[in-house]
Amino acid sequence: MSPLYDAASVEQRIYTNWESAGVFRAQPKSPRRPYALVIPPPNVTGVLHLGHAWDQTLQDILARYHRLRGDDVLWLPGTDHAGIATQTRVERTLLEEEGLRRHDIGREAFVAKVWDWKAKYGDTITSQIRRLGGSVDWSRERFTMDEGLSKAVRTVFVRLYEKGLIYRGNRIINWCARCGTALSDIEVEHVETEGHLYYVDYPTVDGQETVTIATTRPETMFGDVAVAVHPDDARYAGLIGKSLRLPLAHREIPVIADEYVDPAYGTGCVKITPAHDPNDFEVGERHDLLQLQCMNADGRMTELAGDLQGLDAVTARTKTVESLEKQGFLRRVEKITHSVGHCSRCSTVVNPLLSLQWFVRMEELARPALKAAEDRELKFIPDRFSKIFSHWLEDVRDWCISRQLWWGHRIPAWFCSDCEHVTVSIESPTACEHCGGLCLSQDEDVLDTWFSSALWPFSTMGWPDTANEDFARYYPTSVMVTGYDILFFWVARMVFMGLEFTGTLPFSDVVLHGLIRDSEGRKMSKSLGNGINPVDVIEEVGADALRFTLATGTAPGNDQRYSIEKLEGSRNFVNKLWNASRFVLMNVTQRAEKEALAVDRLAMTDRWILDRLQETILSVTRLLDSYEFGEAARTLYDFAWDDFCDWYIEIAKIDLYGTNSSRKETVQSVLTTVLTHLVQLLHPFIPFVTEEIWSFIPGTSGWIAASAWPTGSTEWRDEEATASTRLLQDVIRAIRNFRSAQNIPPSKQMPIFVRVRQEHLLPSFQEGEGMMRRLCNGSELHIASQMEIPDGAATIVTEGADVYVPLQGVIDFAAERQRLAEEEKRLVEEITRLQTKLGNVQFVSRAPAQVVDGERRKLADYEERRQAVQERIGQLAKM
RNA sequence: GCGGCUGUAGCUCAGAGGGAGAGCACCACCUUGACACGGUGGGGGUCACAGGUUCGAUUCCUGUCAGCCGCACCA
Repeated sequence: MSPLYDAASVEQRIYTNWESAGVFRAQPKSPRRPYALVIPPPNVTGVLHLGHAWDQTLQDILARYHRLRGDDVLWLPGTDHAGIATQTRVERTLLEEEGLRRHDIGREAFVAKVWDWKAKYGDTITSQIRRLGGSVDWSRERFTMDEGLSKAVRTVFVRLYEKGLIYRGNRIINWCARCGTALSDIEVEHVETEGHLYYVDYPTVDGQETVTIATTRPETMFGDVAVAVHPDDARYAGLIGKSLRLPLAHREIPVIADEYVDPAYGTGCVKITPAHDPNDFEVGERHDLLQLQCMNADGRMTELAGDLQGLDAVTARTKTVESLEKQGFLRRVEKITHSVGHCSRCSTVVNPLLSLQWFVRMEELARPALKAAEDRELKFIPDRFSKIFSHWLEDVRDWCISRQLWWGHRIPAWFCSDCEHVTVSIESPTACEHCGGLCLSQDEDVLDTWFSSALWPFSTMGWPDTANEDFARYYPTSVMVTGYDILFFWVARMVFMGLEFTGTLPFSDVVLHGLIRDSEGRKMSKSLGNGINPVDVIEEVGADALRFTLATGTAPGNDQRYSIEKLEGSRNFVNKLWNASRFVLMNVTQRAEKEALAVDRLAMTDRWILDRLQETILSVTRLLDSYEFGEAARTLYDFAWDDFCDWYIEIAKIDLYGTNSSRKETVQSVLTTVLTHLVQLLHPFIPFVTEEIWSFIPGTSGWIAASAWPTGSTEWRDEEATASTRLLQDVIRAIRNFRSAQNIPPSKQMPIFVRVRQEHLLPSFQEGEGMMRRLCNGSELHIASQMEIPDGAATIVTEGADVYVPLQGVIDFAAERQRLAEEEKRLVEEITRLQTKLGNVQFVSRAPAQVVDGERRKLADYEERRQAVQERIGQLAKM
């Protein structure tokens, strides 16, 4: 074993071995309790970033923890076809490399190219998951466009259609001209943008009056079909029902009254363009207005725009404004900031567009999901996300699921050219179900990627075949771990789809974590160029260090910042553990003997470290059961570094290098026991180094990954040993502090006299003699409850004892008197505070007895100490 | 407009109804037979502000300020 742990030489070998040994394979036939989780599938042609690494780490902690707990764990991996993202990438490459657009080569050839692309880059993700140490069951890897999952998608589509929960309709959708497809509402990001409010005059037909409307998108006026005012707006009461002449377009449009209009905004007159605005669309429906489309799906003006036909929206706006101004219709222009929808994928401004699309009717599907959240059958960790979840579902609009793409699940609907009937079917129909006609053509569009992701927890397990072994055993899953940024996109949709199609929630617990930010707190993104590939980090410090950083940085639902410093801290911790293990293994050559751990053979400090271990086991177990990853990791860090390395190992050296072979054997056993349990407790967090250490520990066999989670022993609880050890630690720290303050070099030995103030503590202090001698570099140690204070000694008063360090010529008695006087002052302050508190009848009668007792003990201790200090001051005064 | 998060040491962040913690950074000392990716000791905080509840609030409640996020609307 090398003094520097070399992750690079260990990790890949271990992962390969785990995989070939089948350690991560689920065992559906096993009698053990199933524990299942499905991975949030990353984009198959993408690259994992640190956010994914965090997500994976948390899941792997749960998977490994439950495997150790004895559960039959299924952690199912896989990837998503990511419609728009993948198609866009392949399109870009096609253009760059061959100068072709997808329409040049046709649908079939293009889709074939995407599959090639997937084959080429699809294993980037899986190799990253391996490098991270993800204990997934590769034999069950899935892809959203696998045949089985595609069948699930078609089944769901057909059933929802038959139930009337999917419909095709002409509605306003969000159109991204760059992606060339419709988007759902949540794929639109609203960004505060500088813009203009144009005030335009619309004259009445009789030329008598003029109505001024305000608009931010003047180019849409070619699609105007009315101007609306509020029915109670006195200013315009006389206009309602009259006709206006639409400038530039030479059409007549009516003035109508509708409550939608806010009389206080703009002029109180709104142009109504049902084909290009969702609100106007609704007004149009209410008033039975035409839907005139002045802009096409390609983002260009239609023939309605006259001369402007064929122009894009931006140019059309400029020209429209110019014409209005030239012809005297433009009254004024006002600068405003307003929020404008942008495509969340490519940031292009999206246009509301009237379009024939497929929709999922949300109201009925949302209801049971809302109930599950309200009843807390669906639990969010942290809980505050329940409210956010419910709030969103409460007034969610119908979900536009059709996308004008080629890469994805093609919509299973066929149009008959004879009777125009739509046949919706799981299998491709050969004839129209209505008229039997043979001229069928399938809908060109594909489904929103999230439509298939929504089915992921059950489509991956064989559904709709509910008799499938995996589905029967592992569904519903146990927990979903993902980022809060896809709460609506994904979690909500899995919940309502799961409820609708399987009758149960797909998981009862949803653990939501935050986003990874860079060291300056900025979101990591491609455009900022601050994204990080976890594999690069792993090459540098190892997967364990990365995982431990991400785990300790986890606070429920909160974001975390990534920094090199944190990473180094984790690397150092891994190295510390490695070296502590080296130390133990260098000093223990044999398997730990059970007899050596018999309670009556244990010394105080042995009992102390076992008590601490037991407490750590219980805490970490409780914390992991409640998904408190960060606290669990920090608890282990503290135990390993402080208690085990800084104290126990140092104390153990006394007996390891000593002559008492029975003591030596016991200490070896304790060291081995603590180390063994420690690496098991740490294994979910840092699987590689713990597996490597495990292989060296005498008496272990098999994989640590397949071992049993420690439960410790109730016999290890020992409050007394712990209390005594703490007193000794206090004394040792006080002596070291004194040494340092007096500039006495650590190498200089010095005699130490310890007067134990309470008789009953004497045995503990006597037992701690060796420990004090070693850790304070004492030359000789005198421990008694009564003793003459040696000449020329400094006095250190600690909780259990007074310590005298006789150092003739070194101690400056004036300084010593002053130091003690300060100590007395501090003690008196404490005593006064506690006396006041304990003198308060309300406190004594109302505070819990335990608290009151604690304060009384503190007071007694301080008084004892003050007395000791005073005595010593008195003696020094006489000298 | 509605909802949420955050505000604690120089920095990054935990935490919890009973006189505040860690890591890093900083200062001093240490080649002690696991580790300098180490050890020992130290300095450093009105726990954003103001009220309230309580015997007791930094923790719970209300409000204010500051930073951030989500949702809705925006002619």
